[in-house]
Amino acid sequence: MRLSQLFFASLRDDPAEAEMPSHRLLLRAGYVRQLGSGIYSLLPLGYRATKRVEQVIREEIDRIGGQELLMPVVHPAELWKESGRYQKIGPEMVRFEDRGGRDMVLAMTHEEVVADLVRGLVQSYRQLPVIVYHFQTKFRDEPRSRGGLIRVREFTMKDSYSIDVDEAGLDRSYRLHYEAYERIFKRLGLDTIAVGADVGIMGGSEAHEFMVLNDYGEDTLVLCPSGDYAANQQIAAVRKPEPPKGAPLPIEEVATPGTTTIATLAAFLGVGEDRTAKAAFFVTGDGRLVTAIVRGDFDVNETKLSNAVKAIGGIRPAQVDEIKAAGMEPGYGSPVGARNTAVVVDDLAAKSPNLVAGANKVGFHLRNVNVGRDFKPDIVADITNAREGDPCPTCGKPLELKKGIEVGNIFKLGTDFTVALDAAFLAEDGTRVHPIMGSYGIGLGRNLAVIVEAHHDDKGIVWPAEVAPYPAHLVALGAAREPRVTETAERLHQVALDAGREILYDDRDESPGVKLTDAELLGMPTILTVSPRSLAAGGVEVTDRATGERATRSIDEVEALLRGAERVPA
RNA sequence: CGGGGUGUGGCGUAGCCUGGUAACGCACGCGCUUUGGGAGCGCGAGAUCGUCGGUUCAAAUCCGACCGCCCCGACCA
Repeated sequence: MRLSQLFFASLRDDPAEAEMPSHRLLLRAGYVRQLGSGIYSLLPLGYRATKRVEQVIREEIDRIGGQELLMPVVHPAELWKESGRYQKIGPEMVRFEDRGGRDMVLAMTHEEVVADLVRGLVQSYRQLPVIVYHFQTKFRDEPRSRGGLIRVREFTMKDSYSIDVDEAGLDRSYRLHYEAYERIFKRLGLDTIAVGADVGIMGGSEAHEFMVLNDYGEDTLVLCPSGDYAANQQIAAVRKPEPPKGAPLPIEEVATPGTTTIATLAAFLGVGEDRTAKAAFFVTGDGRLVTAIVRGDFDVNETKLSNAVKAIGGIRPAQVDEIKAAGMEPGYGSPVGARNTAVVVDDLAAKSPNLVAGANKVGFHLRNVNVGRDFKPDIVADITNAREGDPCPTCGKPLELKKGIEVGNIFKLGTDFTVALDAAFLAEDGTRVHPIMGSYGIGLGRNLAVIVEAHHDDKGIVWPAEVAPYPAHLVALGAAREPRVTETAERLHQVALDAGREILYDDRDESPGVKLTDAELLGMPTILTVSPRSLAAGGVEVTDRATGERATRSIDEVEALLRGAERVPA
């Protein structure tokens, strides 16, 4: 590909809106352009790189028996009403009517369509198991996109789906995907950590997320340094400290002016934060007020809390008037004397005697509050966040918290979708059985960005050979002084074309500085420089983009490499 | 949705406070020179100053509303 003809432009200055290195570099090097918030065009270079990512995924999913197909982006809303998600999912799903007034949606994912296909196609256990997958556009109207391609609203995802006759089959499909993902991310040059994860709106019984550590990450990972525990903080369980012993003492009210936070309260009373009870208030999607009680030295984990109360449509922080309506006082709140609220108490707080809790009166707290005696919890469950340094649930070593970006996930879905759509087959014994599904996603654009996050330097992108849009970047310098430069460069370009290994050829009439800087910015694994100097030295200068190592090779050698090797070694 | 910021040629910005009809660098076109690290000189094209409304003799500049984009939070498969 001649750079003079390529539909792209490199930018000398960093675009003002880009903060993450991947965002900055992909814009500057002309791989992507933004169309709107969370909506991007892939330019030819970006599209080529994306297709290479896609091909790696395709090969590995094919290898575990996946069959590629293509499902639509526009779905009849009926299907989503059948599964119940039409009601369950909020405004992140785009809904509209077609000209006939029929409700339609834009696909956020494709479980419904797969279940519908199974309903029509699978009649017998003999047809299973099956793994199908596709690369297709998803639209999720995120409340806030960010970080360039990291979190967008429209994106292409590889999503595969397993359909099995029983749990053992699902376990096998799940493991196959787990292993395929490990191979995929390794080939993409990504160091991933598989962490246990929340199942979210997908339902189901088990899920893992493949995470790449990154300071811009949106997820917090709870990791044991010895490697025997890794979980998303949303679900991470830790060994909690032993509650102090002590017989319940009589409850008493104390004046605690101006102590609306645990820190100020503990300081005012001269007690540890672990002797206090923290109340946090939430409202479920179906309108229930939930009062969460944790010990003052812990924070509420909203995912765990939402799961504990089986909230429909998740939970959100409650408004002040909603809290007051239940007879509680924000800043001085506790369930003592409260009404019309579900009370969820963390298991540790439930076992800790004589806590300081709010008196539901501005400026007052209660000493010696005891869960069970002074108020009745509706639910006792683990609803706290793992903290840095908490003991590993497996080995007891101090846990670390790190930020990560999710590059892929795998879910055991179970039979929720096949039951909801009544997709069933006849088993060997003649009974009608609903198959068990799994769902497995990888976002292409996000992976592209994360690869750049992991593979760049101060000069630009450094593509791993497996995903580089072109294997080499040919630069012709000083052509005006030496006609053999152009002749040689043209011939090398043609040799590569003829071999079906097209390279990027900078045939522009630009200064050496511009060409060399662009070559480094664009990030092809190998830079081939042809110039009067290189010809005098015996041929072509071959530079390894990653290491910076240079060597002069004869023209014949370089031609041979272009014909054969995917990557021309320095 | 809450908080903060921002919007001036393709990109990065100045000008706004103190109103007088748009500037600089890069990029772009043409010519000459130059050619191993973002070249030089000359000529040139390119902007409804986010939108609408208001104040004023006069608005990029002051006021209001709205919109877009970015960051933090909420949210998130």
